Amino acid sequence: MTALAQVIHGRERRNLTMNIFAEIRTLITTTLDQMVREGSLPEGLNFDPITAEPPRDAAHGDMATNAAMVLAKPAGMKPRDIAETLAARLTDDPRITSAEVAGPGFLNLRLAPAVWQSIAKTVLDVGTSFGRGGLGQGQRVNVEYVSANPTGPLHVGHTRGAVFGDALASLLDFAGFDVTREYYINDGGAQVDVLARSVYLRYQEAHDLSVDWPEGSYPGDYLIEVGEDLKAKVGDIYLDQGEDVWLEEVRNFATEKMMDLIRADLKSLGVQMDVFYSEKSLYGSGRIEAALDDLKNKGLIYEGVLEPPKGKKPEDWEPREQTLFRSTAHGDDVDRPVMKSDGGWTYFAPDIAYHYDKVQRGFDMLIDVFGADHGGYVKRMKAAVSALSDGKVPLDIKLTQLVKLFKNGEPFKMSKRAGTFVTLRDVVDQVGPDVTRFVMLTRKNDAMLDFDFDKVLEQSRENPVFYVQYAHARVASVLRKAAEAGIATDDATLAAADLGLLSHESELGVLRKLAEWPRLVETAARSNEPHRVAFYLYELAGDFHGLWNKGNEVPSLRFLQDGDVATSQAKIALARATAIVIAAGLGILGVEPAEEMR
RNA sequence: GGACCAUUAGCUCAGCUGGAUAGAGCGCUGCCCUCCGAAGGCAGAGGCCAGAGGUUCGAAUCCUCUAUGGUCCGCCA
Repeated sequence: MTALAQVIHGRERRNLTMNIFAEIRTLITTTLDQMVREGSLPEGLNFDPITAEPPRDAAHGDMATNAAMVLAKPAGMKPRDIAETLAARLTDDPRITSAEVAGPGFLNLRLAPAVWQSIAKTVLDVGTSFGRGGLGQGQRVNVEYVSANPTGPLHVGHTRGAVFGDALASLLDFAGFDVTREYYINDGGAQVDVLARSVYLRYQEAHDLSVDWPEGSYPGDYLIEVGEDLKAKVGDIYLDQGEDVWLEEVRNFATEKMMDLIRADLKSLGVQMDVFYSEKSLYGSGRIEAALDDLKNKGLIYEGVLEPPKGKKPEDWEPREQTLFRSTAHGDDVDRPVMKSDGGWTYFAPDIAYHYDKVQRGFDMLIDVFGADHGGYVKRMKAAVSALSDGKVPLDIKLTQLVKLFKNGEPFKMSKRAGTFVTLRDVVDQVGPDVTRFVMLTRKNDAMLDFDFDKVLEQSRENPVFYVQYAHARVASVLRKAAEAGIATDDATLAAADLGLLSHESELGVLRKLAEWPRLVETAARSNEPHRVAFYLYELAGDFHGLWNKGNEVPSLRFLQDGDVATSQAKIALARATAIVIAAGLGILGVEPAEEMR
């Protein structure tokens, strides 16, 4: 097996980033090292803040470095002097055609077209692994998401969390982390008792009994079937029996049914969890006690009385001694109770135990994805993980904001009562998993998202889903046409094409965009922000469409050049490389690339 | 009373962890389809980055305060 094949098959954890910006940055720092050795720079300088980035304005060149400005002060030199020397050295490298000092001391670099042209070859060589790599270095990260209560089908809010968490997990995987996707089942609290009682009522109905629905139960239709299933399983043995007889078994039965439902919902969206972790499994196993003992040994558990929260009706407040976690020692605002006045655990206690378990499983990093309404729990969870791991395991908590539903521009109110409750399945059935996923990622996770059932299906430029898919489909169309013309277009052939023929500014523009992909993956992964991938794909598609449109006026920019196989193959190589990166990006988002638009 | 998040073009939003003259789509204005790639394309106008201080070579980005909007605030989940 060749080294390349090993890489493609994931056997080797080689760095495949091929990040041209990182490469040039390395060139800059080694050149600076050389300048230090020659005495034109003092020793002991810190090169960490030095960057090599695409400039905001393309007129400034291909890449800019702040090296001279960053080093000027510690070196006690003028930025321009450093920049001049550095510029002279850098142009010795064949990759760099010009280096100009600009502004306060920026160094603007222009790279040889061959550097950009070779990007297409690299992409064709390694396929959708282009950009995979480096950052994670195999570190283990746990991404917990959805974690909806097992009391009913997933709704729209869960959908966003599911899509976001799943895309984030894929992004981190792509960036070289060893990712575990995990769902925490809240099957230990009072809400599953309510579920069990609701199912029992449906069970009675299945026996043709009429029942009253008390306030706070779950009257949803989805439990009718569960009641009937229960009847089919146990017959009439629970009729006229007290809760003490049936509650536990009905609870287990109902919870399993709900998890089946949720698993099916997730599957319809293409979400596949690695671990479903049961809250209930923590009870009676000594794990909660063990987690709290750990905190106790660190002196972080005490009996005390909390201050009443200000601004909230103080008449409800009764000072009362409780078992508290000193979360303030790890950045929280107030200490948090872990035990209720009746001696039972608070909701927070099993959460602590669950995160303790994650820490003990040896993850290097934890991520929780919560709905924005759980924002109040961020600090206490971070405090808990910080305490439990002695500050060694970082926990990042990403909140997903509300989704506002629209239908043809009109707001669409969701109401459980009115039966206009919109489930994940409703959304997926109407617009499909691909559109659902992409649209959910067209906003930053902590920004509100408008979801219009009609607009997301529109085939127009302002619909990013379509726009990106269309770019991919256009490439597929080029390949089909090329095949008709008898031109070989397998990736190996294209990779060997004379890419020097790609010299037009629009073509180089697309190549530069492709070159940014590895860098984008890194920054997106570093900040745990998969939406950046969606925006990048939109930009890449835009550059590609721009090139395509220019072909209307400038025939020499068309991908198929009659009678000129070599040029056609070079251009097709560019198109195919674009499609590969789009496919890789869509793969992270969990969206299937389209071969044709219909 | 406090915490967290937001505030960027008329509208909806990006802005690559501090870089140069702040971007995209929509909308607006003006051009461009006899045919081979118009389910459109090209160009233009439009900004005190909520406000005020601070940090430094440099701030939409970091810190403090203020304003507005959202989420949340013992034992529920």
